[in-house]
Amino acid sequence: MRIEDILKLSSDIPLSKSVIVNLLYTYGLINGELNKVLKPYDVSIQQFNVLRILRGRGDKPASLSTVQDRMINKMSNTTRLVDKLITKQLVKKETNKTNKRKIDISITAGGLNFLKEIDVMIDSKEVEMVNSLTHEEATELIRLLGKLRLIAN
Amino acid sequence: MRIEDILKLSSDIPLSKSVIVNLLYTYGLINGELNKVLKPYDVSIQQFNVLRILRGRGDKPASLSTVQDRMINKMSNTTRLVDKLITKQLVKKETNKTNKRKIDISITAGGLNFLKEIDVMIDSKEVEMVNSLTHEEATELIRLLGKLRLIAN
DNA sequence: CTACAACTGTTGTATATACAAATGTAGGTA
DNA sequence: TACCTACATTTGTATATACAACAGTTGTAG
Repeated sequence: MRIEDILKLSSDIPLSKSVIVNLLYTYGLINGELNKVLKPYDVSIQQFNVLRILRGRGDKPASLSTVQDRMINKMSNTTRLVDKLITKQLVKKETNKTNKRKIDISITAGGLNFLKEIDVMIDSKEVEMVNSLTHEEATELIRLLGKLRLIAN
Repeated sequence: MRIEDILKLSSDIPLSKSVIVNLLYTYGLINGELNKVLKPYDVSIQQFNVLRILRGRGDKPASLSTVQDRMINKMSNTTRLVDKLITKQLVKKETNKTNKRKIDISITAGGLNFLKEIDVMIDSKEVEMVNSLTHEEATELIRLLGKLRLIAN
């Protein structure tokens, strides 16, 4: 269904606005679906994202700024986000030995187990959501989003 | 640049995950750009969106649920959002004459002037952001996002 | 070796998002 | 009429986002 009809916009909005509105609206739906998957586990998408980043580092701990760099949505408060994960004992932190400004953040064994469980759910939800696209369409969508990012920076 | 490189993900993530991550990340950039445009005017994207919806109704006031239906990002707190706009005197509300459960929300003259000023800035930002795509690519992107929405519901 | 600027993270404040519970109103039915 | 259910909005609580101000640490230029 056209976004113009969903949101009851006038039918002759500029193409550029249509692209933007389509993107924002579709994001909302996808984000909502991912949230629904995570809800039962009591983690937000951002918390889940941080856990995956930390797992990806293996034994090497990450500083706060490293985590932030790799987050899908750059948020201004990785401090508080990490603190929530620490409360849940999924993550631990200590000040870096050689640079006291930095902190070493790493995932706990509990965090790894937790992730292993959720990962499957998220992966299958992602497959399900993208299923309406053919392989070629998915590849093309990725290309077009990449092109769109060129000027958005 | 590939999202896998930007976020330093492993290079062999499933296509479905790549689509989702591309979408989420690109959203973040676009959203950030729009925010930057609105910042000097001290309105959020959501507040701006509500103003546009109300203007689109002409003289016909909208109920809270009508506004919510037409918002790009369905948020759970249109009440508080509208209240902020009322504080700024850009919007006014009164209880509906024939159904006391409903409220009639409408944009003020001040709100209209305010919108007129900002609209130009947003429109040109949108054009600028989509400029990296050809007309055909933009159209295709819209089509693909529409297809993606099919299962996301 | 001191002073300063840059770096890294924390804290504060305001708004937005998500969801559930509460409040008040309307309309239908026994 | 009394009651019940659905409806429309409000309120409460927790988390996320955005951004600015603050604080401690480090490296380096003079």
